[in-house]
Amino acid sequence: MATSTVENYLKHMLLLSEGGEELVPMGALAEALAVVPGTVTTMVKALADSGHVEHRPRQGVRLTAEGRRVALNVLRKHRLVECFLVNVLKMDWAAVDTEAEQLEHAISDEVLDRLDALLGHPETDPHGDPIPSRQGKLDSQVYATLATCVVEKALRIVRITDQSAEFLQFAVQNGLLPGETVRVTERNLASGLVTAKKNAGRPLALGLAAAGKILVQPTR
Amino acid sequence: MATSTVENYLKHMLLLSEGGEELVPMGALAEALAVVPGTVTTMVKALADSGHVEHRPRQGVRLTAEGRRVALNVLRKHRLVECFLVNVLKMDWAAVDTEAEQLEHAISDEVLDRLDALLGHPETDPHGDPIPSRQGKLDSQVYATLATCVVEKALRIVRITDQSAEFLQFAVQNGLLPGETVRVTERNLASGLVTAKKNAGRPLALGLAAAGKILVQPTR
DNA sequence: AGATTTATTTTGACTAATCAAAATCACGAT
DNA sequence: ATCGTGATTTTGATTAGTCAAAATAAATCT
Ligand SMILES: [Mn+2]
Ligand SMILES: [Mn+2]
Ligand SMILES: [Mn+2]
Ligand SMILES: [Mn+2]
Repeated sequence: MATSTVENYLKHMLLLSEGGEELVPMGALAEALAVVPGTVTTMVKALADSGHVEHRPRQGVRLTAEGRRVALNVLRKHRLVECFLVNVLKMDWAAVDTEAEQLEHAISDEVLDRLDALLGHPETDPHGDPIPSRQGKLDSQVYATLATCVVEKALRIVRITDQSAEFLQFAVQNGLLPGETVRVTERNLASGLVTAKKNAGRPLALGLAAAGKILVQPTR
Repeated sequence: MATSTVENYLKHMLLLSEGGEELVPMGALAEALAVVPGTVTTMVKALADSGHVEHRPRQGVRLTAEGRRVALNVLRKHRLVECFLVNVLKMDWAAVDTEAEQLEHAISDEVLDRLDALLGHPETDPHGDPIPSRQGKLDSQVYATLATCVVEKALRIVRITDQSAEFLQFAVQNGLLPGETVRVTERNLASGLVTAKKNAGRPLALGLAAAGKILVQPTR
């Protein structure tokens, strides 16, 4: 069995490669895992030996098919657990990521399957993040964001791509939840300012970086 | 935070001292944790330094108030998780101990509280084991067993004190579940044989050791 | 008491995961 | 072609947890 350290390394590689095949830079992995770069080098070499990754020295690292399989299973556990915590235990949207970070390593595949059934086989977690299927299929649809979408058009929020409690709290405070409808009324690239409006609400000002974390799609 | 290794050491000390104040022999702990005795000695010394236990060299080890507090919290998590797995996820009675062994270290106190509420504040787990209260109170009532109870009297099964899948499977196969009624029809100390009968069932033969794992109380 | 058995402790070694700091490499800019 | 910068790797050390096997202490048995 992979240790939870190994599971975290593989999961973060998957997230950092955006589901694709790109090489993940060692520094980015170190940042994501909150360890120093030298630690990542050591660990990645071990993971290469065990066949979970391919290491291109001085360039980066990429998951093998086997590494990807493990990573997808962990990610599936993480996101299904988040669903359970929010939908069944009614926990705070902004707090569940931290909880799931531990639980993803503690639940068996048997429990995973039963949780999935209990929840009615959801396709996304509470933040709109897609849940990998049991067979390891991960939706990789590309969405517009409040930083890139068309202006003055009603759009449906599909996903918030920042798991930090601070950002999620900000999002929920301003009703920026998956399923809600918003409209960007103004966007100034120079000043980096985006103004969004919910149907009947007052306008809300966002920075470009923050706006880029909110994924949207055409309504209906 | 205590590592899961530390949590396991403390939990098993609690279980081996039967809730009381007795010294737990190092060998018994080693056996329970499936490590060699030398490992226990080393670990117990560290736990003494951190104030979780009192170590009497060459005699054994005992929990301090703080160690007991931690142990009770872990035990509470273990048993509430078992309730969840059986009552909500409908998992196999005999399989949940293994699952809970991991989950007990991964769930936060917040999740614990919500699980407790979801389950309706149960007092025992699916095997009849008492669940420590949030305040750290653990029921220590002493029960008779099929090896010690009066003969020819209808008794209610309250608890099965063996978490192994093999024994639990045997128990469920023969309808020896908490809540069920049985009667010991015969007991021969010399041969070590106990014969029990469920209300309308055929007689069942048990060894004394096995009979001692089934706790009973007077009906109603 | 002296010898034997058994439990416990000690010692030395190993693995997994980590950090700090020095060394190395690759790349673009002079 | 050399330089400087930033990313990566290497080196040496640390911590938690473990085992094998030798040493020691306590209890038990002549
Ligand atoms: Mn994790
Ligand atoms: Mn999520
Ligand atoms: Mn455990
Ligand atoms: Mn139990």
